[in-house]
Amino acid sequence: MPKIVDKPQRRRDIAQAALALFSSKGFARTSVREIAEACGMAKGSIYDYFASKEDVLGELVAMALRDWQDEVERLKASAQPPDRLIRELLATTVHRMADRNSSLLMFFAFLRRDDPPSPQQRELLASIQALSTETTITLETWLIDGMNRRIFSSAIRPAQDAAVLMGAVDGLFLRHRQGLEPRNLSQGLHRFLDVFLEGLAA
Amino acid sequence: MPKIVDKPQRRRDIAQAALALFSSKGFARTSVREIAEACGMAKGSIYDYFASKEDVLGELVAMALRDWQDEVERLKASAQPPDRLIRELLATTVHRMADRNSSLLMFFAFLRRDDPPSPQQRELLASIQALSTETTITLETWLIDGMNRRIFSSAIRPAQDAAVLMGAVDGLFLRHRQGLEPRNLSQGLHRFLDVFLEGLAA
Amino acid sequence: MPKIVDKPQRRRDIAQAALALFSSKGFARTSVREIAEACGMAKGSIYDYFASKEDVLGELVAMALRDWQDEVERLKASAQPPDRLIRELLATTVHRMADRNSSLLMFFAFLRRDDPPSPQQRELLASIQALSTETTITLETWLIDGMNRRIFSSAIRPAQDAAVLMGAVDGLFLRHRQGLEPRNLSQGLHRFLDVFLEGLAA
Amino acid sequence: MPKIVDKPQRRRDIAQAALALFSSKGFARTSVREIAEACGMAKGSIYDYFASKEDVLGELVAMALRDWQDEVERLKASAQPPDRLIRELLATTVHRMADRNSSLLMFFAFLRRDDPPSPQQRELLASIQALSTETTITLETWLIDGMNRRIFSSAIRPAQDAAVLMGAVDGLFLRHRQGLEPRNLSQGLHRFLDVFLEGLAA
DNA sequence: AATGAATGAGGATTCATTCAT
DNA sequence: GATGAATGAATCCTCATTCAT
Repeated sequence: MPKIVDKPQRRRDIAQAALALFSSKGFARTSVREIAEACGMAKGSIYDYFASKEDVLGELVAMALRDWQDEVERLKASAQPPDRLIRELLATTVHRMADRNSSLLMFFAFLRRDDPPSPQQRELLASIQALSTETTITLETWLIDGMNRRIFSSAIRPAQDAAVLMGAVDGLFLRHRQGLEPRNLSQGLHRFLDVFLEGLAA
Repeated sequence: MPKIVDKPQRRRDIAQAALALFSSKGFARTSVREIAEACGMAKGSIYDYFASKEDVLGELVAMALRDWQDEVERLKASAQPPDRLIRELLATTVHRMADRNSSLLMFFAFLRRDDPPSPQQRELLASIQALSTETTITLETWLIDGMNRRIFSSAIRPAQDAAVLMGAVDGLFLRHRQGLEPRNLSQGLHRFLDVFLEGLAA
Repeated sequence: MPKIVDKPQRRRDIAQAALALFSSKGFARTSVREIAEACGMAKGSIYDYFASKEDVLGELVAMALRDWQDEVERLKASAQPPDRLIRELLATTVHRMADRNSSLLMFFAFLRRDDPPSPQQRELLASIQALSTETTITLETWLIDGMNRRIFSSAIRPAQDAAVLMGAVDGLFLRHRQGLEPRNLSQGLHRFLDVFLEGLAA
Repeated sequence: MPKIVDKPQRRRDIAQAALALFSSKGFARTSVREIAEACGMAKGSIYDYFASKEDVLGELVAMALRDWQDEVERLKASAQPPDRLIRELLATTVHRMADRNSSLLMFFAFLRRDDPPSPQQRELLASIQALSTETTITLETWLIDGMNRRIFSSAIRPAQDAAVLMGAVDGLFLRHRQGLEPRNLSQGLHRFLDVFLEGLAA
């Protein structure tokens, strides 16, 4: 019998190593050879775990999706007031971004946009979009809930405000990782939330 | 009698065409041949105007810098209250992003990060960073001015808040261009400003 | 202005060189590098003339088609009795095969048979088949003409006999090029024609 | 107690499966993995039975050789007139080709022609050639016998005619398997034999 | 100035073969 | 005996850049 290998784990390890490279050099400029080297394996062996370099990206998106869904489940179960939920979700999101040095918007940028797109590409795009939409809707729900509970002003615009929240988080992270302000990402996020939620309360 | 060519103008034309391609397909996946075709010139002719593909990126950054500085000069000369200045600057920034379908953060992503980086790359990165820092400092000044004029609460944190403003603008734009919320970028931005500036006022 | 090159001629030269290699080592085992070397050019330059290795095969088929059609036109214009036409066509065909060390059947063998086939592959297959069918029909016409003129027995079966003629020519050539009998291809062919046409006359 | 395995039988099974693939996709484009899958075994296990992919080809040639020799023995023992023997041998040959969808000429095509060829390759080529020569000589003998018995004209040229017979059979089969005429291989062969043997009789 | 032919390094991917289990 | 994970050489192809015209 051959060496026993935990294939799914290996996939995750490779994807993890690839993420580090993708996020520092970009998808297109990361070669499969580099990914392999980062995993201590031979170039060709990557293809025992992934059908293509793009497929590695697919795994990363899938991982992000799973993580995020777990996190939301956890929060929903925690029975906190909506403003707390929002704060926690965004804080966790930003921490994870910082840990992994990646954000969903990066994945978008990594996708080649062929004309016409391959089914693979479509599916990937759809996954990312779905995840993003889900997030926004979750935030929207919490905003509405907060409005009903008089935490937020009745003048809020849940859909737009949810998008703004997401956008700001992405933007802050992306600026931070480029070495721009805010230098302290966590502080920057909390300051943003303080001001923005205050604005929503008024 | 040699053909008379307006070299600087030609550089701008080429850079302009390149920007459209870079921003839709990414820097790495845009070939010099495509740029040349988009300008109606031959591949080799690009090299009469630019030393390399990366040099085209340099021109784009330089153009953005010039544009932005002009804009700030204009605004400073307009003698408006600081909250108006902030609103106008961010609105203009977002409009230009939308027009060109590009943002500074995108340029960062386009830069290859060799190890060690070439002087060219360093210089480019430095330009972008400088531009971003300048913007932040300008916003900071206006925020402080607004605080002094009692437009904003004395509890604001000018440096952090400036960064948040910039980050949110970038984030909203990037989300928008990926087809996510906010669908209407301008509305999204104004909603963000309404809430955030309200928060700063409180 | 760049070096002036006769592109179509270059294509033919490359195709010619490729044919020699394909026919001695097989399509799959001939690398583009080898073709380039055989033409004294760099690997990448092949792609200035052909979209892909398979496209080179396409040119070869197209060349064969043109050659063959010219030949048939010439013969048709020569107003000879049908048995002479048949002899001449097959003799010419065999000579060309020997010159080029290739036959249509070889081209078939070279085509990868993907599932599903690409449009390219379909088109190539169709071209070869069309050429083969055309040849068979031309022979058939001549056989019928010969029957009407009492050169051939009224018992001949034009369609089948045409196919047999083609098959025998292919078979003799393929055996010859593998170093089997007939060692003298021309003699072998003429002997075959003598016997077979005699059989058709009886 | 080791598993008991009929190695020679296993070799034949693998070779049989490989033949189907080789003949439909070509030797070079058939991977060892595909052969293994077609046999329901693991890739690596092929190498317990064969030294290399090329070695599988060797077994196929050996099998063809054995088959063919058996067939000739059977026919020789059957004491039929030479024209019957020729007809039967060629009909059997063609049936076997159709069954297996392969011919000796295909095997030739499968052999890589390295420069210089490996001893393995030489040996394989030699085997195929020997088999072909043997066949031709057998036919020649029968032709001479037929001439002596006044079945065939005294003007026949046994060596050349034998080669033509072999070539025609190969050619008809190869055309048929490419989907060209003759659609009905058996009929095509018999028509050929009728005409050709008639020609030899005249 | 402009062109586009030529180059060759580099990338993704495939696959025969080996070998630890 | 059997397995399939691992390897790395080799393949097709792309593309930034150079340069003769």
